Amino acid sequence: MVLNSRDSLTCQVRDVLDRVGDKWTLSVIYELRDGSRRFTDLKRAIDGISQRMLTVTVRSLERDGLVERTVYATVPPRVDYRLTALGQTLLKTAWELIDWATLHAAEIDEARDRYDHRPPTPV
Amino acid sequence: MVLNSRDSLTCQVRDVLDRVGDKWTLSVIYELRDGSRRFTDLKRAIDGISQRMLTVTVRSLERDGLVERTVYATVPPRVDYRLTALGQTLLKTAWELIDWATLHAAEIDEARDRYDHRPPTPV
DNA sequence: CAGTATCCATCTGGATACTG
DNA sequence: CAGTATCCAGATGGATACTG
Repeated sequence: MVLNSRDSLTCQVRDVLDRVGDKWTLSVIYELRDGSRRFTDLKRAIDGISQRMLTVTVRSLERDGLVERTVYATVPPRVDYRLTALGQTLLKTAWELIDWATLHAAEIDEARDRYDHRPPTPV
Repeated sequence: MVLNSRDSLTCQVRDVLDRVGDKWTLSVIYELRDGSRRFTDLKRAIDGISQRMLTVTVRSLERDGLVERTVYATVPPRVDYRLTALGQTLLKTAWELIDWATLHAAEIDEARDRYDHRPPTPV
């Protein structure tokens, strides 16, 4: 999405939507819904995520103030992540969109089938 | 976002979020908020979009049943796009997220500034 | 355990030229 | 006017190896 003045939207909105739209952000936020979790715990919970991408994703979320990172000076090291109050409001809002997607997934699939089975050039 | 059984989400949700998260979809849907518009009209309204990406975006939206495309057999050709009922519900839902982004943009900016100006390794 | 560093394949999308 | 076709640069993210 691009945001110009005629859209009555700002560039910052583009930033936020890029974040929410990326491959792993919502999964991470979702997994933190009930409280804090450790790095490896998150990695196990999110199917298919690489160590690199989990690091990249939680760092971005931390930078944006959506997730708080707590390091314990133990051996072996322990790092906990949890949602900030702001992160919790994002989870709540994004969930509306996930609900929409879930509710209309079948309808969209049917539309795609119809589109893909249309005659090549009707007229 | 990746969606496995433990996430209680389906793969179809990933599809939908990929669509909403892409660069132009929400801009196009937003520009169709008040009714039908022509191809070139949309292109002018959406700052920075290329002809190719407008075509790609409206085709995908049409395929998903979110936008309806009407071709008039005139010379020069005229093609109108408008939101379907389904597309209108998506606009409404996505708008909540845009509201969130707008509301918290400043807060996120401040968090980023704090993060970027932290001492390198506090210990 | 919780990372970082590096390399690389794929995907996205921009620029440009052409057309019914 | 409303596309399509082609090419290509940059971003995204996966695999792997290494480390405090």
